[in-house]
Amino acid sequence: MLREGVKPNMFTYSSVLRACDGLSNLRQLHSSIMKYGLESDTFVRSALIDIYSKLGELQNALHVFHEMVTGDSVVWNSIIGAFAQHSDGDEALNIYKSMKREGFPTDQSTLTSVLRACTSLSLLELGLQIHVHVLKFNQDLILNNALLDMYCKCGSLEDANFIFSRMVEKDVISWSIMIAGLAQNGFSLEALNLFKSMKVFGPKPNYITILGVLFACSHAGLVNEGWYYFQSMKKLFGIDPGREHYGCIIDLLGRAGKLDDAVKLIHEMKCEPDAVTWRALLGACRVHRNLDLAIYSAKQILKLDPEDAGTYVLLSNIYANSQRWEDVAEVRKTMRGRGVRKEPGCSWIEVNKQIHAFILRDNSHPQIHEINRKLSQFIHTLIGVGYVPDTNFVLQDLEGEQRADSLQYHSEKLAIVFGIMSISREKTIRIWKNLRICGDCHAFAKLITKIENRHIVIRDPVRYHHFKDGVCSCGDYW
DNA sequence: CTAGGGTTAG
Repeated sequence: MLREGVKPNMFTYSSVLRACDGLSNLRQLHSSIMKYGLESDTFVRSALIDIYSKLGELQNALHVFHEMVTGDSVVWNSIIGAFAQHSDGDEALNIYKSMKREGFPTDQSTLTSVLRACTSLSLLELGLQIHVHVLKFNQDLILNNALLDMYCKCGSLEDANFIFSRMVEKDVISWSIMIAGLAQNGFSLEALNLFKSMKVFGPKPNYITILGVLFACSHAGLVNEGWYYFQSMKKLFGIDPGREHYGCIIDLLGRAGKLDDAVKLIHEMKCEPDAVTWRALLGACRVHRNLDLAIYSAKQILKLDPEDAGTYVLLSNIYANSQRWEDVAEVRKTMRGRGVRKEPGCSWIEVNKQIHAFILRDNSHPQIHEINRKLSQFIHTLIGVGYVPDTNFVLQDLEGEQRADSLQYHSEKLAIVFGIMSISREKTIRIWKNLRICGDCHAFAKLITKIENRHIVIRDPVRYHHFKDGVCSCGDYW
């Protein structure tokens, strides 16, 4: 077209941009758009933002956005969607606020991205407010899916079940969200029952649906059922097991103590095992105290992911527990040499629309003294009813948090105590954290729900724990 | 009578 001297217009570019497959490609297109003076067209602009975002170039996307003189809702939606999809919920919400301030109307697409931002930040309160706006629109499948996912990820299964039952149209994504959501929140049997009704009433399951099903089996310890689905997924649903399915099954076998079978399966995998695969095995080694295999798995992880701080810490603790001090020193040296630092444990809780963060060894919270005093009282009371601070794990300090001297100050304990102090009794205390919960905090949370008669939900990077009446929805299996 | 934005796992 250019060779023949035909001048491209905005229609041309908004179509061609969608076919763009790389950054150098895109830069060329962008500069010729500027040359023809077409960058002010809203269609071209939203396409540019979209493509920069798909290539992970968020700063460039933002740059295009900020040069906007005349815009429309779609351009705003593009930039909000870009940040929401790249897990920068904060920025997505900030831009959403500006959009409203400047008087642009909100539509289904805007709300979908805003809900996704709420999901990644675990902002249930804001999500509930957005839900009110959702009701102004006719039922919209994608928007409902985002709402459903928000409730699942924020640990509010009552709301999720309600939305799911009321959706007039459900696709494979709706079913997959609900199945995985139930499984992650500890309702494995409900997840499997839902999958059974999906087979009768719903669409054909896909790759991700099966992952949710295997996840449910693994977290409920249903070895036979999980193994059956894994073995027959190709025949029943026409889906070849991928790396993630193997990961779930290795987790399933490993948790059940079948470490040899798990190792055997890793060697039989059709795709190359990755760090996630080995981490599943390592988790099982930790639970079942298999030191040699733990060391082996940790080394495999570090080959594939040399920056994984948690694995270094774990490996060095494994050596320490076997009095292999030279190996301990070696691991610490490698870690320092590669500039890897362990992430401190951090927990967040939303109180009166304010996020409060508790970071290990950080005392900047204004009420930290009161919280610590209260925490000591609780620990004292709990010891009276049989709580034993668990400072004696064989493989301690999994993520840099589980040290005996700091056990009391684990961020989730502080967040729980703060929640009890500041959230009214009938409301659920909801906490989310960056690392997995440790055995001691888990025991602490269970007992405190009993003596205080509270409901606590803790979301960690992998799953959710619903504590009530002294028990946890995970059945102490995580 | 040719263009644009939104949802699931890891």
